[in-house]
Amino acid sequence: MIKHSRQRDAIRQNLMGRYDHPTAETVYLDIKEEFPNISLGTVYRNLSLLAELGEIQKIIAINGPDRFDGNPNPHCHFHCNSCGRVLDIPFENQGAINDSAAKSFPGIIEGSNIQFYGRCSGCISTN
Amino acid sequence: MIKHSRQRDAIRQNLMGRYDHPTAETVYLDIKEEFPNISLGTVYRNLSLLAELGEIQKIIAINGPDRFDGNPNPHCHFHCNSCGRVLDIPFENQGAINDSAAKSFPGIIEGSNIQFYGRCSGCISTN
DNA sequence: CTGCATGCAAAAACTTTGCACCGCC
DNA sequence: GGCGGTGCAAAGTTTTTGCATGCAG
Repeated sequence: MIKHSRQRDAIRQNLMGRYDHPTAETVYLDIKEEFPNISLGTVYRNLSLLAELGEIQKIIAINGPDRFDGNPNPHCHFHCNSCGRVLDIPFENQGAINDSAAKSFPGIIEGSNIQFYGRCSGCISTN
Repeated sequence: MIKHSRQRDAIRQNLMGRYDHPTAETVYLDIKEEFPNISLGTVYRNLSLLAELGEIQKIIAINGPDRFDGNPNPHCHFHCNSCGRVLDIPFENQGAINDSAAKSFPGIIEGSNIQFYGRCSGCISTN
């Protein structure tokens, strides 16, 4: 049975209110202003729990620590090779892609993880 | 300048001859039969190098260590949530997906990483 | 009260790196 | 011979976990 906790609330709320896909460390430092005694372990525990519950998403990166997304709906991410930022990317047919892949695959496809990489607009203009 | 090395050859060859997407550790244990003195560090160094050179691919998993694929051509992978195996999955239109995503994205999309997850056929029949 | 959640710190899991020696070119 | 590669071990990075205490139900 899952009990309510202020720390988890704060973590959930922090993640819901931002769109920069922070790492556990970043969330930790942020929450620390409100809960100076919170520990990194608690942040990891709650991020894992919330991801399991489907309230948030865990984003895996090619390099560096995992990131988290307060938007639980399936969508894609773009990783900028230049600045390292992770951006949401509008992409409609994720379900269609799963179906398409399922046609020639002899197992059950439950979902997919689609990540794009390249250079974001900010890094292009800055050059 | 890159020099030839027997260890790198063995690593490349090991990876080319298998389709189970091993971890660095697995490759290490395998190569060890031929080169009892090879070190895990050397395996990591060469896997990274080969991936940079585009001769192999690094596959990142949601859980657990990275895996490597001797097939350098872009294709998708399926991660079985039950047995943990990583399988190749035939999927044609990866380029089309990149183009589709690029239409509404203000940056440069250089490539994509598409992973599916679910249960493989072996795990379905075993149940 | 009961037991899940927390804080703390230690440990685990995975990967990288410094250094002295080895072997390719 | 020069310099990149290796083996070894130590260290780095990220995440998990054991345990005593705290707090929600």
